[in-house]
This record gives sequence, structure tokens and C-alpha cells, in this order.
Amino acid sequence: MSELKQTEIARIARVSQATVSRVLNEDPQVNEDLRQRVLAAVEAYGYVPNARAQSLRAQHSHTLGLVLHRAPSSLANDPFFSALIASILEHGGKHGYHLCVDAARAVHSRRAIYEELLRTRRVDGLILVESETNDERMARLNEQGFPFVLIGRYELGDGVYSVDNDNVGAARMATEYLLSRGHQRIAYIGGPAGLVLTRDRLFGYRSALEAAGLKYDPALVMFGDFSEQSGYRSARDLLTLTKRPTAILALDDVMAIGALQAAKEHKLAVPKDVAIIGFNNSPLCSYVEPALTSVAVDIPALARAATEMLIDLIEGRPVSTKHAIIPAQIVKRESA
Amino acid sequence: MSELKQTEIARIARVSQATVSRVLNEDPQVNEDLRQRVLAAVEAYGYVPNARAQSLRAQHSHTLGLVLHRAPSSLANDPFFSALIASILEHGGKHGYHLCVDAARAVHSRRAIYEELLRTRRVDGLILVESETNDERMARLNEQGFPFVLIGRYELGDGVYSVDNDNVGAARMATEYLLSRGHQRIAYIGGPAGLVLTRDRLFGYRSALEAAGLKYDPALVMFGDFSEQSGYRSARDLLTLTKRPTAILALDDVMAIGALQAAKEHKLAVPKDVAIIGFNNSPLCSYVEPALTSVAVDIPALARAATEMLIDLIEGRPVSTKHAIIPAQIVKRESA
DNA sequence: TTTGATTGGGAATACGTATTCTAAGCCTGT
DNA sequence: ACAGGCTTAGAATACGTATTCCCAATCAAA
Repeated sequence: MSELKQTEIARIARVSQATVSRVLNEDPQVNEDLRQRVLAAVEAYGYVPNARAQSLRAQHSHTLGLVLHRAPSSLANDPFFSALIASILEHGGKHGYHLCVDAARAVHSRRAIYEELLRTRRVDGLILVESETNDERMARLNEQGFPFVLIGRYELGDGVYSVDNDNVGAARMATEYLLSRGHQRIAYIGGPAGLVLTRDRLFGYRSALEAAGLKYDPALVMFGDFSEQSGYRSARDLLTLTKRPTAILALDDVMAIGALQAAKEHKLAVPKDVAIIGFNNSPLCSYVEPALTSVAVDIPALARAATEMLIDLIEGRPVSTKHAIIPAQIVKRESA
Repeated sequence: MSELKQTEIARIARVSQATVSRVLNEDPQVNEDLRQRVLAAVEAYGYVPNARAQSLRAQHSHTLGLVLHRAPSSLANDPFFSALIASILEHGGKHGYHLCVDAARAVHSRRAIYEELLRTRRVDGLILVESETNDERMARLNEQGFPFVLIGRYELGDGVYSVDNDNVGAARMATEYLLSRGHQRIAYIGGPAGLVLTRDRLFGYRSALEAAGLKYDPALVMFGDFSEQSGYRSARDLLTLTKRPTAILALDDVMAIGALQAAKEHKLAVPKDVAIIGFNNSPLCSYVEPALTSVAVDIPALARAATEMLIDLIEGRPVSTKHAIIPAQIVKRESA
């Protein structure tokens, strides 16, 4: 049944192909008479317009692209990833957009990704995640009318649009929360020292401390790698300090769980002897003992902001902020 | 820079547009001379072919569609979902396919989904997940040359292609494992009674029991709703039976965790007094106390089989099995 | 009635590519 | 030297749609 084009419908309804197109696009100036004939034929034969032809003609495909800068296999158990897609799907869908997902495989150079999706016009716009590149080519792409939005980094100058969660604010908020509960010695377990994430949150942590008139103590700052092991080891070292901390802020729930383990081994009650806060509010939090208080990065809001910004960009509407910052929330459970 | 079509490149390289196309498609019969001229122009201007035009012309878009029969928001924390996408991305990518994801929103009738993606030729083929429909329209679609593969149900007759995990076999395997550890009274906590999943796995459970010469005891069979609560309640009821079971097979990790909770409250040691096995091998398993033994549905294999079957279908290669069954595995931890 | 404006709808075209058709040039063999 | 095959590449076309252009018909006004 590949013979279903407007031409066929036109022949059946005894009108021109142009009229069929007009009817389908609800052009007001078409006689009710012909309109009905066309509609009847469309219904009878189950005609549906060919999106490929429409895209070529209309110069847009109503499709958004999502590119993850990681190997596909690494996405398998990542809750961030599924939440991201879910939200893009939801809000893009509201505006009638489809979603095309791609992950950077090793064979694909960065260049290939841009081109494959943007320059080939396979999608109307792109959401880039965890891109490691500071490439100024990006800025040029945007200028050339290939709209895209970055999630996760906004230090690329004004050429690109971006959305990020408020790393500084989130860490500050968590630290302030611990301070408000009377903690004076608060430790920080970051990710790898080089990461923007680690750096920004450290800054927030530190500024909360200093705002409270406390001295920043490098001995209380550790760097892990987001693994449970690294959380465990960092916490173990912290808890054996002579002046041990009474609270620990870990940049990931899994590391926080490692810290819980260490506390348990040191016979320290959580949160009485040592309070622990994680990051990301993963499903795990409710299932560990005690349930983990966690800073929730608002992924749905992040994705929504990126999606709507991108669609505004695509459709030529003015965008209010080039760099949106999404605030985080503390989800209080038992560990702090 | 929208003026980048083959025509422009052709003018620059002083050849015809056809020649540009030939060079790009590595047509052997083009003079090395012109070839170089074209390549130089392409390189200089960063020309990339327009995928929309290619799709229209070539009658395929090298894009797979994935349709989830659920509200997008419900996908946010579903590990099944992300694992699925990851694997499709990986194996589809190997064959040069992109992925378009869609979730059935309420406003979308089933019909709209097929049409929006398949009949409009937006994608070359579709993977349908958790489709609740037994629609024979599906079979007709396949016959009409709109290739798609179902994940999760294969009782639709021969009209459709499908991939499913081996529900019967998985439950049988888990039951046999418990039997081999000496258990004689094994309970079963299913999902809602109406589900194929519940039914098939119950069958596997039952057949293992009977193969071992044990009587099937309906008192040991409960039906939950995949929530922790329902797992807890079911287990509580089971453990207060006068002839209480020494092992519980729960159809989901979260229900199994509920059962763990119930055992704890009954002061029963796991696995010594009561062994517990979950399903799905979710990340949670490693984090509960004791770590949960679980039957792992092999999602990557499932997705891979579906993807490769679909691509074979699309590219007109013969498909060996219309209904592929993916075996499951037991991941042994501490609870059984 | 005649004219001018208005409306309805068919014919033609463009979107950018891949491919078929065709013709020009060149070789080879007689 | 000439016919017939082979190679090379340009011209033309098709993919299916949306839209512009234009003409015929209708209607209102004079």
C-alpha cells in the first residue's frame, strides 16, 4: 500500500492534489463540498501524509535530538538518563515534537554527532548532555541557525544556550541545613577534584561555612569517584580524625551509602553521632538503613527548561535567559 | 548557511550536481580528477547532505522507533526503560540506525501512535513495548510492509514478530533452585492475577513443583501489585500460616524487599529460616540487608534481539524466529 | 446588464537528493 | 578509418508535499 499519496486521494475524490493538501491543512477557503469528498477518500483509504516529504518541504521535522556524550551501554542503569528522557518526551510532546536519542559511541567523533543530527537536518534542534567540549564551533553552530541547548555547563561564553542545576546553591543549602541542626564540623566528600561539579559544590559548601563564621578546614574535604568504595574510604578516614566531623555531605547517594557503612563500622549512630547527606535522591535512599537524606537535583525541571528553551529557539521566539539555573531541594529522611 | 546543497558544491567544483552525489556515494565510475575537486569543495565549505531529502528520495530514514505504552512521566525512574534504550542505541547504532522514542500519552490513541510513526514513514520500523492491544490491525500493518517487533507478548498469532523473556522458564528455574537447596514449601507472590506475566510465571513455578513430585498448594500463592506494601502484606500472611513456607519467590524486587521486612518483623532469619528471591535484579538488590538474590531478566539481550530482528525485517532479510524467547539468569546474593 | 472585486481550485513549482537516461568522448579491433 | 563497445558525466526526473501563481466563476455594485 505504498500507493497512498495525495495524488491518489486526489484522483479518487476527483479533485487536484493541491486541494487534498489544503483540506488536510485546514485551509479555510475550500468548498465544504470538495472538503467532504476529500475527507471521505482519506478516511476510506486510511491515508496519512508522508512525514519525510513534509520535512523536506517544510524545512523542519518537528523532532528534537538528545545527545549523550557517553557510551550507550553506560546508560543502562542511570536514573538521570531515564528521568531526562521522560521529561523531554513529556514537554516536547506537548508542543508536538518527537525525540531522537543518540549516544556518542567511540567511533563517532564529536564532529560526527553534530553533523549527523544537526547539519543533516535530521532534527530541528539538539540537547547536548555532559559534553566535555569547550569547542567554539558550538557557538558558531548556534549562530548559523542550528539551535541547541547544553545541559550541565554554561561557561562557554554567550554563544550557547544552557541549563544547569544550581550546584553552588545546592551545596550551600545542604550545608546551611546541617549548620541549622547545630553541626559545626561538616565534612565534604566530592567527586574527582577536576570536575566542575566538585568545584562548584565545594564553593557552595565553603561559602555557607564562612557565612556562618566557621573556618574552612581542608582536612575535612575528601575527593572520591562516585563509587561506594570511595565513599566508604573517605568516610573511614574522616571518622578516625581526632577531631572527627559530626556531619558528612557526600556528592552522590552511592558514596553516602559507603559513608553510612563506615559509620556503622565505627559504631557511630546515624544521624545522632554523625549526620549524612547524599546527592541525587536516587531510589536507593528509601531502602537503606537509616533512610538517606539527599539533595534532589530537579531533573524534570532541568529537562523541561532545556526542552522549552530549545523549542523557543527553534520556533524563533525570544528566549528570556540564555543560562537557566534550576534550584535543588533537600529531601529529608532519617540520616540527617 | 542554508545555501549548502549539492547544487552549490557542484557550481563551486564546476561539475554537475549528479557528480557531487556520485562522489559522495562513492560511485566508482567518476574521474579521480573531478573527485578531488568535489571533495575539496565539500571540505572547504563543510557540506553535509540533507537527511530529509535523502529520506524522501531513498524511502528510508535509517531510524528505528521505540514506543512505550505508558505515560512519559512514569518512565522517569524505570531501570527497564533506560536499559532498553541503551541496548537499542548500541545495537541499532552498529547498523547505522538512529532511534526515535515516543511514549503513548493519554491524548494519543493507539492508532495515532502507529500512524504518527510508522505510516507517516517517520521511522523505518517500530519496537512496541508493553502494548496492551491484541489488535489484528497490527498483523495487517506488518503485512503491508510496516515492520515492527513487539517486546513482551507473543500470543498475537503469526502476524507479528515478537521478543519476550522466558517467563515460564525463569520461574521454573528459580523454583528449581530453591528446591535444590532443600526447600519443600515454596510460596509465590505474583503481580495482579490477570497479567500474562503473573500467569506464565505461576505456570513455571507450578511445573517445577510438580516435576519434583510436590503438590501445588494454593494457600502458598498470593497476588500483589508490585508495591513494597503488597509484598510485605503477602509475606506477612504467608509467614503466619501454621505450615509456613521456608522460601518465597516474589515477582519483583520491591515486593521481595517488602517480604524481607515481614520476615524481619517475624524474627525470621533470611535465608536460614526463610529464603527470598526477587525478580529483575534491580540496583536495589545489593543495597538491602541481606542482599537480595534475584532473577535477572536479560534486558540487553531482549533489546538486542528485538533490534536485530527489526533491522532484518526492515532490510528484507529472512528472520529465523518470529518469536524469540530470551532466557533469564539467577543472580545469587545472600537472601537465598 | 456591465464591471470590478472576490473567491475557489487547478496547474506549476520548489524542497535536496539519488538515479536513470542520454550523449559525448575514447578506445579497440578489423 | 570506421563501427561498435565502454567509460564518463551532464540533463532530466522522481520521491510526496505545501504553496504560489493564475484563471475561471461567482457575486456585488453601479
